[in-house]
Amino acid sequence: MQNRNSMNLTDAPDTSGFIQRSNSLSGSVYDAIFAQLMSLKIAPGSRITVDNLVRELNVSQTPIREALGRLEGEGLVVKTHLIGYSAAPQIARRRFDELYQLRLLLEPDSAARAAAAMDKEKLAALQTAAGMMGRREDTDERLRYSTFARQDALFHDKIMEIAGNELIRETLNHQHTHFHIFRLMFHSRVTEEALDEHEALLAAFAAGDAAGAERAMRIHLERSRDRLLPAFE
Amino acid sequence: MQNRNSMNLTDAPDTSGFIQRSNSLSGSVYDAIFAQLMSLKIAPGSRITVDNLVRELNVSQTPIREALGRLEGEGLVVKTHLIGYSAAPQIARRRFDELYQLRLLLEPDSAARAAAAMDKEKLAALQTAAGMMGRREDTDERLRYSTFARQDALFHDKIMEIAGNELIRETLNHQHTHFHIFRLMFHSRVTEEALDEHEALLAAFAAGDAAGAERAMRIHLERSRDRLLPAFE
DNA sequence: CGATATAAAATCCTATAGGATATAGTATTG
DNA sequence: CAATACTATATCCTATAGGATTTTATATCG
Repeated sequence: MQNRNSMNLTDAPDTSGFIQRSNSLSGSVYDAIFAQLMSLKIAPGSRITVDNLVRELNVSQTPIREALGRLEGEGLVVKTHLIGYSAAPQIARRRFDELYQLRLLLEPDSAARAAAAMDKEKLAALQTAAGMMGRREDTDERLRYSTFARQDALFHDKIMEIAGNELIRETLNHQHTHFHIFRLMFHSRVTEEALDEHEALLAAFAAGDAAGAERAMRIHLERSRDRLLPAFE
Repeated sequence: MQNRNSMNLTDAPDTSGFIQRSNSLSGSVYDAIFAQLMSLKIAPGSRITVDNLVRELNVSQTPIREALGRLEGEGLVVKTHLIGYSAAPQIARRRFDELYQLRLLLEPDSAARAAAAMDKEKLAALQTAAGMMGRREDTDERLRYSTFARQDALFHDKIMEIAGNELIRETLNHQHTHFHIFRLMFHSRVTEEALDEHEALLAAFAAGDAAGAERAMRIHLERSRDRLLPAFE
Protein backbone atom coordinates (compact mmCIF):
# COMPACT_ATOMS: atom_id res chain seq x y z
CA MET A 1 0.00 0.00 0.00
CA GLN A 2 3.01 2.21 0.04
CA ASN A 3 2.34 3.60 -3.39
CA ARG A 4 -1.37 3.89 -3.23
CA ASN A 5 -1.29 7.60 -3.94
CA SER A 6 1.85 7.84 -5.94
CA MET A 7 1.66 9.25 -9.43
CA ASN A 8 2.57 7.30 -12.49
CA LEU A 9 5.84 8.58 -13.84
CA THR A 10 6.48 5.94 -16.44
CA ASP A 11 7.16 7.00 -19.99
CA ALA A 12 4.71 6.70 -22.81
CA PRO A 13 4.72 3.31 -24.53
CA ASP A 14 7.72 3.05 -26.76
CA THR A 15 6.47 2.58 -30.28
CA SER A 16 9.69 3.58 -31.98
CA GLY A 17 11.45 0.35 -31.17
CA PHE A 18 14.37 2.04 -29.48
CA ILE A 19 15.27 0.57 -26.17
CA GLN A 20 16.59 3.61 -24.39
CA ARG A 21 14.48 5.29 -21.76
CA SER A 22 13.76 8.62 -23.38
CA ASN A 23 13.10 10.73 -20.29
CA SER A 24 15.27 11.32 -17.31
CA LEU A 25 13.60 11.08 -13.95
CA SER A 26 13.93 14.80 -13.39
CA GLY A 27 12.26 15.31 -16.76
CA SER A 28 9.34 13.13 -15.78
CA VAL A 29 9.03 14.97 -12.50
CA TYR A 30 9.01 18.22 -14.43
CA ASP A 31 6.18 16.97 -16.62
CA ALA A 32 4.19 15.85 -13.60
CA ILE A 33 4.49 19.18 -11.80
CA PHE A 34 3.85 21.09 -15.01
CA ALA A 35 0.66 19.14 -15.56
CA GLN A 36 -0.49 19.84 -12.04
CA LEU A 37 0.09 23.54 -12.56
CA MET A 38 -1.78 23.56 -15.86
CA SER A 39 -4.72 21.65 -14.47
CA LEU A 40 -4.90 23.92 -11.44
CA LYS A 41 -4.33 20.95 -9.19
CA ILE A 42 -1.73 23.27 -7.75
CA ALA A 43 -3.43 26.64 -7.37
CA PRO A 44 -1.61 29.86 -8.26
CA GLY A 45 0.27 31.26 -5.30
CA SER A 46 0.01 28.11 -3.22
CA ARG A 47 3.10 26.60 -1.71
CA ILE A 48 4.89 23.62 -3.21
CA THR A 49 6.74 21.56 -0.64
CA VAL A 50 9.34 19.19 -1.92
CA ASP A 51 8.66 16.70 0.86
CA ASN A 52 5.08 16.36 -0.29
CA LEU A 53 6.28 15.78 -3.82
CA VAL A 54 8.69 13.16 -2.53
CA ARG A 55 5.79 11.25 -1.00
CA GLU A 56 3.41 11.86 -3.87
CA LEU A 57 5.75 11.02 -6.72
CA ASN A 58 7.73 8.45 -4.80
CA VAL A 59 11.04 9.97 -5.88
CA SER A 60 13.93 11.43 -3.97
CA GLN A 61 14.52 15.12 -3.46
CA THR A 62 17.29 15.77 -5.94
CA PRO A 63 15.34 15.30 -9.20
CA ILE A 64 12.49 17.27 -7.68
CA ARG A 65 14.76 20.18 -6.93
CA GLU A 66 16.19 20.01 -10.42
CA ALA A 67 12.71 20.09 -11.93
CA LEU A 68 11.57 22.91 -9.65
CA GLY A 69 14.64 24.88 -10.62
CA ARG A 70 13.71 24.49 -14.25
CA LEU A 71 10.17 25.63 -13.56
CA GLU A 72 11.59 28.58 -11.71
CA GLY A 73 13.67 29.48 -14.74
CA GLU A 74 10.51 29.44 -16.80
CA GLY A 75 8.75 31.66 -14.30
CA LEU A 76 6.07 29.18 -13.37
CA VAL A 77 7.18 28.84 -9.78
CA VAL A 78 9.01 31.20 -7.48
CA LYS A 79 11.50 30.37 -4.80
CA THR A 80 12.12 32.16 -1.54
CA HIS A 81 15.23 31.32 0.40
CA LEU A 82 14.54 29.25 3.48
CA ILE A 83 10.84 29.38 2.72
CA GLY A 84 10.57 27.16 -0.31
CA TYR A 85 8.86 27.02 -3.65
CA SER A 86 5.39 28.21 -4.52
CA ALA A 87 3.35 28.41 -7.69
CA ALA A 88 3.56 31.74 -9.47
CA PRO A 89 0.84 34.12 -8.26
CA GLN A 90 -2.32 34.73 -10.19
CA ILE A 91 -1.93 37.07 -13.12
CA ALA A 92 -2.73 40.64 -12.16
CA ARG A 93 -4.74 43.16 -14.10
CA ARG A 94 -1.67 45.08 -15.05
CA ARG A 95 0.10 42.10 -16.48
CA PHE A 96 -3.05 41.15 -18.30
CA ASP A 97 -3.01 44.47 -20.10
CA GLU A 98 0.66 44.10 -20.85
CA LEU A 99 0.13 40.67 -22.29
CA TYR A 100 -2.51 41.85 -24.74
CA GLN A 101 -0.35 44.78 -25.66
CA LEU A 102 2.40 42.33 -26.50
CA ARG A 103 0.09 40.08 -28.47
CA LEU A 104 -1.28 43.04 -30.41
CA LEU A 105 2.23 43.97 -31.42
CA LEU A 106 3.23 40.49 -32.52
CA GLU A 107 0.28 38.47 -33.72
CA PRO A 108 -1.31 40.76 -36.34
CA ASP A 109 2.04 41.10 -38.07
CA SER A 110 2.51 37.36 -37.95
CA ALA A 111 -0.98 36.85 -39.34
CA ALA A 112 -0.03 38.99 -42.32
CA ARG A 113 3.13 36.99 -42.89
CA ALA A 114 1.21 33.75 -42.56
CA ALA A 115 -1.32 34.92 -45.13
CA ALA A 116 1.50 35.75 -47.51
CA ALA A 117 3.03 32.31 -47.07
CA MET A 118 -0.26 30.44 -47.30
CA ASP A 119 -0.78 27.46 -49.55
CA LYS A 120 -3.32 24.70 -49.86
CA GLU A 121 -2.07 22.25 -47.30
CA LYS A 122 -1.22 24.88 -44.72
CA LEU A 123 -4.70 26.26 -45.10
CA ALA A 124 -6.15 22.79 -44.67
CA ALA A 125 -4.17 22.29 -41.48
CA LEU A 126 -5.45 25.59 -40.16
CA GLN A 127 -9.03 24.75 -41.00
CA THR A 128 -8.67 21.47 -39.24
CA ALA A 129 -7.37 23.16 -36.12
CA ALA A 130 -10.20 25.68 -36.26
CA GLY A 131 -12.81 23.09 -37.13
CA MET A 132 -12.14 21.03 -34.03
CA MET A 133 -13.36 23.89 -31.95
CA GLY A 134 -16.73 23.73 -33.59
CA ARG A 135 -17.76 20.69 -31.63
CA ARG A 136 -20.13 21.62 -28.90
CA GLU A 137 -20.87 18.24 -27.44
CA ASP A 138 -19.42 18.60 -24.00
CA THR A 139 -22.04 19.14 -21.39
CA ASP A 140 -19.72 20.11 -18.61
CA GLU A 141 -19.26 23.84 -18.94
CA ARG A 142 -15.87 23.88 -17.34
CA LEU A 143 -14.51 21.01 -19.35
CA ARG A 144 -15.84 22.54 -22.54
CA TYR A 145 -14.07 25.78 -21.95
CA SER A 146 -10.92 23.96 -21.00
CA THR A 147 -10.81 22.16 -24.32
CA PHE A 148 -11.69 25.33 -26.19
CA ALA A 149 -8.87 27.21 -24.52
CA ARG A 150 -6.40 24.52 -25.46
CA GLN A 151 -7.51 24.40 -29.05
CA ASP A 152 -7.65 28.16 -29.42
CA ALA A 153 -4.02 28.14 -28.35
CA LEU A 154 -3.29 25.49 -30.94
CA PHE A 155 -4.95 27.53 -33.66
CA HIS A 156 -2.93 30.62 -32.83
CA ASP A 157 0.23 28.59 -32.58
CA LYS A 158 -0.38 27.09 -35.99
CA ILE A 159 -0.59 30.58 -37.44
CA MET A 160 2.69 31.49 -35.77
CA GLU A 161 4.27 28.38 -37.17
CA ILE A 162 3.24 29.31 -40.69
CA ALA A 163 4.41 32.87 -40.17
CA GLY A 164 7.86 31.37 -39.79
CA ASN A 165 9.42 33.20 -36.86
CA GLU A 166 10.23 30.54 -34.31
CA LEU A 167 11.47 33.02 -31.74
CA ILE A 168 8.20 34.92 -31.70
CA ARG A 169 6.34 31.65 -31.60
CA GLU A 170 8.28 30.46 -28.59
CA THR A 171 7.86 33.78 -26.86
CA LEU A 172 4.11 33.72 -27.24
CA ASN A 173 3.85 30.08 -26.26
CA HIS A 174 5.81 30.81 -23.14
CA GLN A 175 3.46 33.58 -22.15
CA HIS A 176 0.50 31.52 -23.09
CA THR A 177 1.51 29.03 -20.46
CA HIS A 178 0.81 31.63 -17.80
CA PHE A 179 -2.24 32.89 -19.61
CA HIS A 180 -3.74 29.45 -19.83
CA ILE A 181 -3.85 29.19 -16.07
CA PHE A 182 -5.54 32.54 -15.88
CA ARG A 183 -8.21 31.59 -18.38
CA LEU A 184 -8.98 28.41 -16.54
CA MET A 185 -9.55 30.33 -13.35
CA PHE A 186 -12.14 32.57 -14.99
CA HIS A 187 -13.66 30.45 -17.66
CA SER A 188 -16.44 32.45 -19.16
CA ARG A 189 -18.81 31.04 -21.71
CA VAL A 190 -18.09 33.62 -24.42
CA THR A 191 -16.52 31.19 -26.83
CA GLU A 192 -19.07 31.34 -29.63
CA GLU A 193 -18.01 34.79 -30.70
CA ALA A 194 -14.42 33.72 -30.94
CA LEU A 195 -15.37 31.04 -33.44
CA ASP A 196 -16.82 33.66 -35.75
CA GLU A 197 -13.66 35.70 -35.49
CA HIS A 198 -11.63 32.65 -36.37
CA GLU A 199 -13.82 32.23 -39.41
CA ALA A 200 -12.99 35.75 -40.50
CA LEU A 201 -9.32 34.97 -40.08
CA LEU A 202 -9.61 31.81 -42.12
CA ALA A 203 -11.37 33.68 -44.89
CA ALA A 204 -8.52 36.15 -45.11
CA PHE A 205 -6.01 33.32 -45.14
CA ALA A 206 -7.91 31.51 -47.88
CA ALA A 207 -7.82 34.67 -49.97
CA GLY A 208 -4.15 35.20 -49.23
CA ASP A 209 -5.11 38.65 -47.99
CA ALA A 210 -2.27 39.78 -45.75
CA ALA A 211 -3.76 43.12 -44.79
CA GLY A 212 -7.10 41.49 -44.11
CA ALA A 213 -5.57 38.81 -41.93
CA GLU A 214 -3.67 41.41 -39.96
CA ARG A 215 -6.86 43.38 -39.40
CA ALA A 216 -8.87 40.29 -38.48
CA MET A 217 -6.27 39.22 -35.96
CA ARG A 218 -6.18 42.64 -34.38
CA ILE A 219 -9.94 42.70 -34.00
CA HIS A 220 -9.94 39.17 -32.66
CA LEU A 221 -7.38 40.00 -29.98
CA GLU A 222 -9.09 43.19 -28.92
CA ARG A 223 -12.41 41.45 -28.55
CA SER A 224 -10.83 38.55 -26.75
CA ARG A 225 -9.28 40.99 -24.31
CA ASP A 226 -12.59 42.76 -23.74
CA ARG A 227 -14.38 39.48 -23.18
CA LEU A 228 -11.98 38.46 -20.44
CA LEU A 229 -11.75 41.86 -18.83
CA PRO A 230 -14.81 41.42 -16.57
CA ALA A 231 -12.89 38.72 -14.72
CA PHE A 232 -11.12 41.47 -12.83
CA GLU A 233 -14.26 43.06 -11.44
CA MET B 1 45.70 23.68 -0.89
CA GLN B 2 42.45 21.95 -1.46
CA ASN B 3 40.63 25.12 -2.44
CA ARG B 4 43.32 26.78 -4.45
CA ASN B 5 41.11 27.02 -7.53
CA SER B 6 37.73 27.23 -5.91
CA MET B 7 35.55 30.19 -6.71
CA ASN B 8 34.38 32.63 -4.11
CA LEU B 9 30.70 32.10 -3.50
CA THR B 10 30.28 34.30 -0.47
CA ASP B 11 27.60 36.94 -0.55
CA ALA B 12 28.30 40.61 -0.95
CA PRO B 13 29.15 42.37 2.30
CA ASP B 14 26.00 42.86 4.30
CA THR B 15 25.52 46.58 4.66
CA SER B 16 21.84 46.42 5.52
CA GLY B 17 22.45 45.25 9.04
CA PHE B 18 20.28 42.18 8.67
CA ILE B 19 21.90 39.05 9.86
CA GLN B 20 20.31 36.55 7.52
CA ARG B 21 22.23 35.20 4.59
CA SER B 22 20.39 36.65 1.66
CA ASN B 23 21.20 34.11 -1.00
CA SER B 24 20.70 30.41 -0.97
CA LEU B 25 23.65 28.32 -2.02
CA SER B 26 21.90 27.22 -5.19
CA GLY B 27 21.29 30.89 -5.96
CA SER B 28 24.97 31.70 -5.57
CA VAL B 29 25.86 28.77 -7.77
CA TYR B 30 23.41 30.05 -10.36
CA ASP B 31 25.08 33.46 -10.31
CA ALA B 32 28.50 31.90 -10.68
CA ILE B 33 27.55 29.80 -13.70
CA PHE B 34 25.60 32.65 -15.21
CA ALA B 35 28.63 34.89 -14.94
CA GLN B 36 30.81 32.29 -16.59
CA LEU B 37 28.37 32.01 -19.47
CA MET B 38 28.19 35.76 -19.91
CA SER B 39 31.93 36.21 -19.84
CA LEU B 40 32.43 33.38 -22.32
CA LYS B 41 34.49 31.50 -19.75
CA ILE B 42 32.13 28.72 -20.75
CA ALA B 43 31.97 28.78 -24.54
CA PRO B 44 28.66 28.32 -26.36
CA GLY B 45 27.99 24.67 -27.09
CA SER B 46 30.66 23.36 -24.76
CA ARG B 47 29.81 20.77 -22.19
CA ILE B 48 29.19 21.57 -18.55
CA THR B 49 30.01 18.72 -16.24
CA VAL B 50 28.62 18.91 -12.75
CA ASP B 51 31.62 17.11 -11.30
CA ASN B 52 33.89 19.85 -12.55
CA LEU B 53 31.61 22.42 -10.98
CA VAL B 54 31.69 20.47 -7.74
CA ARG B 55 35.45 20.74 -7.66
CA GLU B 56 35.60 24.30 -8.92
CA LEU B 57 32.91 25.78 -6.70
CA ASN B 58 33.58 23.48 -3.77
CA VAL B 59 29.90 22.66 -3.38
CA SER B 60 27.95 19.45 -3.53
CA GLN B 61 25.99 18.26 -6.55
CA THR B 62 22.46 19.03 -5.47
CA PRO B 63 22.60 22.85 -5.52
CA ILE B 64 24.48 22.66 -8.81
CA ARG B 65 21.76 20.55 -10.37
CA GLU B 66 19.14 22.94 -9.07
CA ALA B 67 20.98 25.89 -10.58
CA LEU B 68 21.54 24.12 -13.89
CA GLY B 69 17.86 23.26 -14.02
CA ARG B 70 17.03 26.91 -13.63
CA LEU B 71 19.44 27.85 -16.39
CA GLU B 72 17.84 25.19 -18.54
CA GLY B 73 14.44 26.74 -17.94
CA GLU B 74 15.84 30.04 -19.12
CA GLY B 75 17.27 28.41 -22.21
CA LEU B 76 20.89 29.19 -21.44
CA VAL B 77 21.90 25.57 -21.11
CA VAL B 78 20.50 22.42 -22.61
CA LYS B 79 20.32 19.00 -21.07
CA THR B 80 20.54 15.65 -22.78
CA HIS B 81 19.56 12.59 -20.85
CA LEU B 82 22.52 10.50 -19.78
CA ILE B 83 24.83 12.89 -21.54
CA GLY B 84 24.66 15.92 -19.32
CA TYR B 85 24.41 19.68 -19.56
CA SER B 86 26.01 21.93 -22.11
CA ALA B 87 25.95 25.63 -22.83
CA ALA B 88 23.35 26.67 -25.39
CA PRO B 89 24.79 26.60 -28.90
CA GLN B 90 25.95 29.70 -30.68
CA ILE B 91 23.13 31.76 -32.14
CA ALA B 92 22.49 30.86 -35.76
CA ARG B 93 21.86 33.18 -38.64
CA ARG B 94 18.21 32.34 -38.74
CA ARG B 95 17.65 33.12 -35.09
CA PHE B 96 19.60 36.30 -35.51
CA ASP B 97 17.14 37.45 -38.15
CA GLU B 98 14.24 36.41 -35.99
CA LEU B 99 15.58 38.32 -33.05
CA TYR B 100 15.84 41.56 -34.98
CA GLN B 101 12.42 41.00 -36.42
CA LEU B 102 11.13 40.72 -32.87
CA ARG B 103 12.99 43.78 -31.72
CA LEU B 104 11.69 45.79 -34.67
CA LEU B 105 8.15 44.89 -33.70
CA LEU B 106 8.54 45.79 -30.05
CA GLU B 107 11.14 48.47 -29.51
CA PRO B 108 10.01 51.23 -31.88
CA ASP B 109 6.55 51.13 -30.38
CA SER B 110 8.03 51.24 -26.90
CA ALA B 111 10.22 54.16 -27.90
CA ALA B 112 7.11 56.04 -28.93
CA ARG B 113 5.42 55.28 -25.62
CA ALA B 114 8.54 56.30 -23.75
CA ALA B 115 8.67 59.60 -25.59
CA ALA B 116 5.05 60.24 -24.68
CA ALA B 117 5.74 59.52 -21.02
CA MET B 118 8.97 61.51 -20.90
CA ASP B 119 9.71 64.06 -18.22
CA LYS B 120 12.76 65.88 -16.95
CA GLU B 121 14.17 63.34 -14.58
CA LYS B 122 13.52 60.38 -16.84
CA LEU B 123 15.30 62.20 -19.61
CA ALA B 124 18.19 62.92 -17.32
CA ALA B 125 18.46 59.26 -16.39
CA LEU B 126 18.48 58.32 -20.06
CA GLN B 127 21.15 60.86 -20.87
CA THR B 128 23.26 59.52 -18.07
CA ALA B 129 22.96 56.00 -19.38
CA ALA B 130 23.80 57.17 -22.88
CA GLY B 131 26.58 59.48 -21.70
CA MET B 132 28.49 56.72 -20.03
CA MET B 133 29.03 55.15 -23.38
CA GLY B 134 30.83 58.23 -24.60
CA ARG B 135 33.94 57.39 -22.67
CA ARG B 136 36.56 55.97 -24.91
CA GLU B 137 39.36 55.50 -22.48
CA ASP B 138 39.75 51.78 -22.59
CA THR B 139 42.70 50.68 -24.59
CA ASP B 140 41.84 47.02 -24.76
CA GLU B 141 39.61 46.65 -27.79
CA ARG B 142 37.81 43.63 -26.48
CA LEU B 143 37.19 45.08 -23.05
CA ARG B 144 35.96 48.32 -24.59
CA TYR B 145 33.39 46.57 -26.68
CA SER B 146 32.33 44.45 -23.76
CA THR B 147 31.53 47.50 -21.68
CA PHE B 148 29.83 49.18 -24.61
CA ALA B 149 27.63 46.15 -25.17
CA ARG B 150 26.61 46.11 -21.55
CA GLN B 151 25.79 49.80 -21.48
CA ASP B 152 23.96 49.71 -24.77
CA ALA B 153 21.77 47.06 -23.21
CA LEU B 154 21.24 49.29 -20.19
CA PHE B 155 20.24 52.20 -22.39
CA HIS B 156 17.67 50.16 -24.26
CA ASP B 157 16.40 48.67 -21.04
CA LYS B 158 15.96 52.12 -19.56
CA ILE B 159 13.77 53.06 -22.51
CA MET B 160 11.69 49.95 -21.99
CA GLU B 161 11.33 50.80 -18.34
CA ILE B 162 10.00 54.24 -19.17
CA ALA B 163 7.69 52.81 -21.80
CA GLY B 164 6.00 51.03 -18.94
CA ASN B 165 5.37 47.50 -20.19
CA GLU B 166 7.22 45.22 -17.83
CA LEU B 167 6.33 42.10 -19.77
CA ILE B 168 7.89 43.39 -22.96
CA ARG B 169 10.85 44.57 -20.99
CA GLU B 170 11.40 41.17 -19.46
CA THR B 171 10.96 39.46 -22.80
CA LEU B 172 13.59 41.58 -24.45
CA ASN B 173 15.97 41.29 -21.53
CA HIS B 174 15.65 37.57 -21.66
CA GLN B 175 16.54 37.48 -25.32
CA HIS B 176 19.27 39.96 -24.79
CA THR B 177 20.97 37.50 -22.50
CA HIS B 178 21.52 35.21 -25.45
CA PHE B 179 22.32 38.08 -27.74
CA HIS B 180 24.96 39.42 -25.41
CA ILE B 181 26.95 36.23 -25.76
CA PHE B 182 26.73 36.46 -29.51
CA ARG B 183 27.94 40.01 -29.59
CA LEU B 184 30.90 39.18 -27.42
CA MET B 185 31.93 36.45 -29.80
CA PHE B 186 32.01 38.84 -32.75
CA HIS B 187 32.89 42.14 -31.21
CA SER B 188 33.39 44.51 -34.05
CA ARG B 189 34.56 48.06 -33.54
CA VAL B 190 31.54 49.72 -35.12
CA THR B 191 30.34 51.31 -31.94
CA GLU B 192 30.86 54.94 -32.86
CA GLU B 193 27.94 54.97 -35.25
CA ALA B 194 25.65 53.57 -32.61
CA LEU B 195 26.46 56.53 -30.38
CA ASP B 196 25.21 58.93 -33.02
CA GLU B 197 22.01 56.96 -33.36
CA HIS B 198 21.53 57.12 -29.63
CA GLU B 199 21.94 60.87 -29.87
CA ALA B 200 19.14 61.00 -32.41
CA LEU B 201 16.97 58.98 -30.07
CA LEU B 202 17.73 61.28 -27.17
CA ALA B 203 16.85 64.29 -29.26
CA ALA B 204 13.45 62.84 -30.04
CA PHE B 205 12.91 62.01 -26.39
CA ALA B 206 13.90 65.51 -25.33
CA ALA B 207 11.35 66.93 -27.76
CA GLY B 208 8.69 64.47 -26.62
CA ASP B 209 8.37 63.46 -30.25
CA ALA B 210 6.77 60.02 -30.20
CA ALA B 211 6.75 59.49 -33.95
CA GLY B 212 10.34 60.68 -34.19
CA ALA B 213 11.48 58.36 -31.42
CA GLU B 214 9.78 55.44 -33.08
CA ARG B 215 11.48 56.23 -36.36
CA ALA B 216 14.85 56.74 -34.74
CA MET B 217 14.60 53.45 -32.93
CA ARG B 218 13.68 51.63 -36.09
CA ILE B 219 16.62 53.08 -37.94
CA HIS B 220 18.94 52.31 -35.06
CA LEU B 221 17.88 48.69 -34.95
CA GLU B 222 18.15 48.17 -38.67
CA ARG B 223 21.61 49.64 -38.76
CA SER B 224 22.66 47.66 -35.73
CA ARG B 225 21.50 44.53 -37.48
CA ASP B 226 23.38 45.39 -40.65
CA ARG B 227 26.54 46.14 -38.70
CA LEU B 228 26.51 42.73 -37.07
CA LEU B 229 25.48 40.81 -40.15
CA PRO B 230 29.01 40.34 -41.52
CA ALA B 231 29.74 38.14 -38.50
CA PHE B 232 28.01 35.31 -40.34
CA GLU B 233 30.25 35.41 -43.38
C1' DC C 1 46.57 -1.51 -41.14
C1' DG C 2 41.74 -1.26 -39.90
C1' DA C 3 37.85 -2.93 -37.35
C1' DT C 4 35.74 -5.01 -33.54
C1' DA C 5 35.44 -6.33 -28.78
C1' DT C 6 36.66 -5.79 -24.13
C1' DA C 7 37.98 -3.12 -20.06
C1' DA C 8 38.54 1.09 -17.46
C1' DA C 9 37.51 5.69 -16.44
C1' DA C 10 34.54 9.54 -16.33
C1' DT C 11 30.12 11.19 -15.79
C1' DC C 12 25.51 11.22 -14.92
C1' DC C 13 21.70 9.92 -11.95
C1' DT C 14 19.33 8.79 -7.70
C1' DA C 15 18.76 7.87 -2.75
C1' DT C 16 19.59 8.58 2.03
C1' DA C 17 20.97 11.15 6.11
C1' DG C 18 21.74 15.02 8.98
C1' DG C 19 22.13 20.04 10.07
C1' DA C 20 19.77 24.71 9.79
C1' DT C 21 15.86 27.56 9.74
C1' DA C 22 11.08 28.95 9.96
C1' DT C 23 6.45 28.18 11.51
C1' DA C 24 2.97 26.72 14.74
C1' DG C 25 1.53 25.55 19.08
C1' DT C 26 1.82 25.75 24.15
C1' DA C 27 2.80 27.47 28.48
C1' DT C 28 3.99 31.05 31.49
C1' DT C 29 3.77 35.65 33.40
C1' DG C 30 2.37 40.49 34.08
C1' DC D 1 -6.96 38.32 29.36
C1' DA D 2 -3.02 39.64 26.49
C1' DA D 3 1.65 39.33 25.43
C1' DT D 4 5.92 37.10 25.50
C1' DA D 5 9.06 33.15 25.75
C1' DC D 6 9.85 28.58 24.76
C1' DT D 7 9.37 24.04 22.62
C1' DA D 8 8.26 20.94 18.93
C1' DT D 9 7.31 19.96 14.37
C1' DA D 10 7.68 20.69 9.55
C1' DT D 11 10.39 22.11 5.92
C1' DC D 12 14.18 23.56 3.59
C1' DC D 13 19.06 23.01 2.55
C1' DT D 14 23.37 20.60 1.84
C1' DA D 15 26.57 16.67 1.76
C1' DT D 16 27.89 12.01 0.93
C1' DA D 17 27.59 7.46 -1.16
C1' DG D 18 26.55 4.08 -4.56
C1' DG D 19 24.36 2.27 -8.91
C1' DA D 20 23.74 3.01 -14.05
C1' DT D 21 25.27 4.58 -18.39
C1' DT D 22 28.25 6.59 -21.67
C1' DT D 23 32.70 7.57 -23.33
C1' DT D 24 37.43 6.61 -23.98
C1' DA D 25 41.41 3.69 -24.21
C1' DT D 26 43.46 -0.66 -25.07
C1' DA D 27 44.09 -5.01 -27.05
C1' DT D 28 42.97 -8.60 -30.12
C1' DC D 29 41.76 -10.45 -34.57
C1' DG D 30 40.96 -10.51 -39.60
